Amino acid sequence: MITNKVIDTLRDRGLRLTRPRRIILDVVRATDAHPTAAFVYRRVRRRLPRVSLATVYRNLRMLAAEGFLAERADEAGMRFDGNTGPHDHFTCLACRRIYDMPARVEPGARRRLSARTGFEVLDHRTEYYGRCAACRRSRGRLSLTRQRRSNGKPQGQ
Amino acid sequence: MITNKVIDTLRDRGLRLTRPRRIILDVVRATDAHPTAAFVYRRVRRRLPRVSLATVYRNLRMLAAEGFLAERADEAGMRFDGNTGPHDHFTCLACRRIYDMPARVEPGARRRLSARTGFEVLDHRTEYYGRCAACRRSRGRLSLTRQRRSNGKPQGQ
DNA sequence: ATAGATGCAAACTCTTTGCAGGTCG
DNA sequence: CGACCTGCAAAGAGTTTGCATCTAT
Repeated sequence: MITNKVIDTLRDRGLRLTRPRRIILDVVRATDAHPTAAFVYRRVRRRLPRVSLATVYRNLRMLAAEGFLAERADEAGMRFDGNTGPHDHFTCLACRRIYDMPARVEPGARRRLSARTGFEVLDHRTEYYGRCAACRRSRGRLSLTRQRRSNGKPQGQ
Repeated sequence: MITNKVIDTLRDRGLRLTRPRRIILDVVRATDAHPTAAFVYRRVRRRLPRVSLATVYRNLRMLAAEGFLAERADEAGMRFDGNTGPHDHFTCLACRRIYDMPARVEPGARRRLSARTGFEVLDHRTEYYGRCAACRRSRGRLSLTRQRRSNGKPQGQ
């Protein structure tokens, strides 16, 4: 899964592709669950039982800084995404799962916004909220109260 | 600033408009800086020196649950917004200020997405990233590294 | 060999909660 | 009066950091 591109890019910056690092990248790239650091930690430990949570955090942060992963924040903390291409997200308010959506294409949107505001628009991203197909069928209830830091039970993790 | 509507809505739920509560709502509504809880706390304390941070958190959470405020998460924590109407946000990557943007109107976008995915789309919001006019003029540098939890020095607060 | 990376534990920040006492209606 | 609310302090969760040790190149 790990391409030579990763190794080369890292080496160019004097960074190494260590075993924990490679496995962490593997884990994030192998899921579309937009995992938290804790999730990645659990998965990595299956293959490398002595890994520490600190190493997971350090590497997630570094890999994101190098552009190999995307980071995003929500009310429950940071999440990571192995899909670094342009795409949007849909968050199900019933099961809290995050789904990838094809990016909305809008030629000229950034340019128009720049013209109107004088701001330099470099990136944009759209978040959708609602209820996914599975929760619709099972009549999953929307959680109207905000997701607290601790009471979240994200499924599939 | 505080309308009777707030008082009435609260009363309908058996809630009171206490002094801390009113001032907290005032403070958030009086700024467009998308303040953190700590910012609100500092401001409220000017008018009510004995207020506690816990009270600020409890009330921000409650006022948001009742729909008087909007909440949003970013990598530095929760932020609150007195503007509850539909609008988008622009985050300046140089000064980290968050600006309001007119909401992008896209008739049929939600419907199309629903049709394609089978998801029930209830809300959506777009975040822009770039460099604001002021930072462009002053050649403010983009912070490419992610904003850490503690090292943030958001201006204007 | 040696700069960089790891594991462990402790520190830090942000946010929430338990509780005794205060307050609004 | 009685439910609601507050301040204080302490607890919790997520994330970061210092340091001795290890390891990739």
